[in-house]
Amino acid sequence: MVPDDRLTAALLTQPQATEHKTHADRVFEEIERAIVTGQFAPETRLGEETLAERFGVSRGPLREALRQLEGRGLVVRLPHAGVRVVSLGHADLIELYEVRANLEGLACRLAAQRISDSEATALEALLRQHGDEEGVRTGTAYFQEHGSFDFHFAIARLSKSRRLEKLLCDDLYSLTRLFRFRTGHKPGRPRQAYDDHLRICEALGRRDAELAELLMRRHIEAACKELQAMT
Amino acid sequence: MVPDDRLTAALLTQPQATEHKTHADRVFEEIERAIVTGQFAPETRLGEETLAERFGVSRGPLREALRQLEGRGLVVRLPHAGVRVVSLGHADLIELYEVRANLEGLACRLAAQRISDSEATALEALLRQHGDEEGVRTGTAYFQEHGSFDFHFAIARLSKSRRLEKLLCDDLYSLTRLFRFRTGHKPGRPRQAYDDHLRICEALGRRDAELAELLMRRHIEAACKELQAMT
DNA sequence: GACGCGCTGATTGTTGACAATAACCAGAAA
DNA sequence: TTTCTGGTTATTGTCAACAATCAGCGCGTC
Repeated sequence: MVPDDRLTAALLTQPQATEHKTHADRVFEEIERAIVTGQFAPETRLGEETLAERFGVSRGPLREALRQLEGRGLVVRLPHAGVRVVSLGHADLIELYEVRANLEGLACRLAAQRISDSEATALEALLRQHGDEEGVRTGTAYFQEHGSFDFHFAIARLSKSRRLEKLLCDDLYSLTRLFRFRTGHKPGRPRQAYDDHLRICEALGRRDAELAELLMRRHIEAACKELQAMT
Repeated sequence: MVPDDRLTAALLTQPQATEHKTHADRVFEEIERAIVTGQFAPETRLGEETLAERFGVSRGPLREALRQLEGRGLVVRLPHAGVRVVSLGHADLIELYEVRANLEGLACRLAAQRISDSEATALEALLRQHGDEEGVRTGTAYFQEHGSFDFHFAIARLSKSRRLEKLLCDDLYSLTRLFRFRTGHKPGRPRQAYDDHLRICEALGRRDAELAELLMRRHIEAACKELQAMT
């Protein structure tokens, strides 16, 4: 387990640019976390005065943070009426998954072309580790989801395309996490998803770009179809 | 020509949400335009005081606009050192085109599934109109480029996926336009690109989603390969 | 009773002044 | 000459007060 941790760490640690300094940046990250973790539920109105007091800053930097959050699609701002945490409808979620399916397919293709041996074994280790945890607590979807996100994050990074990684991690994954409870979990789904991950990892190990892309696309399209079935 | 204009107008007009009111929004749009049109060249430093005076606002709304521009990738901001117009390296451009190739492929597939008869004829008209202009001024790449962007915008809209359209138009096309001069234009390229567009339009008319996706992806990958050839 | 009107309260948008940080430059020491 | 150091200055980051806008509500009229 320990060597696994050492291996997988490199796949997940993010650069964390230049020790964020300004208040606006810090507040941005705090609100982002609060939204993604569900502390600020969708539709919640975010009053400036309240938030400013809560985070101990003035309204100036706070407004900058809100503008940045709007750019990431986590809040919607209607002029002179304040900002609210975004609320995605059914159609929006499907659109999100369609884009993800394509983009993560691309990430897989690129990753297959560029992955190193050590990275491949690290990814394998990540999956095994994740499988152990899942095995212990079958049923509790939390770790499954958590581990699943780790895997997708790793793929995004392994694509070694900064733009693609940024797009996936910053713009798409936050929203996916926010509305993960809306994607219905049929009984056998976690097991199936884990198997998908295993086969994607195998394809990457064999540097089969075309197969890896196809598997990833289908993996996400499956979740999308499940979504559509819920009407 | 006139009926063509009437037809094509619907493909290109954008909603233009709620008569932008706040100063920050207006300044955002103005700076965006200035950057995309090349008035503010890449690497140019954008001092807050100067810009504020130029656009007749205070530094407050201006900073909000800059944060928004950063979110769209048009400027880079390094804390305590100001913002500069983004400058994409060769590798960055290739990454951009890789993402575009996949995403516009998706847009084409969706468009083929959802396009109406009248929309199909309108797209055809747009291409014909564009072909006429190009025919008149063979060689001047400006109109070619301009028309080309119109076409890609239209496809993005015809995908009828709001998220995809937003992603393409807001985040990707601006950067593509900004660095269009960097993509070398081999002698026969404009003609080839126009033919590509024609064939994509045909595929859409036949509702051949798979073909339309493939053609669009190759169309953009061709530009990407040309880029890679320039080392 | 329903509709329109103006008032009031709260919230957002904006401003100019203040504090803090980092780049710049001059000068001295090695 | 090079390099380190210190102050200087321009620029960014932050704040609190002011102006503008919108939502809700009571009143009067039809």
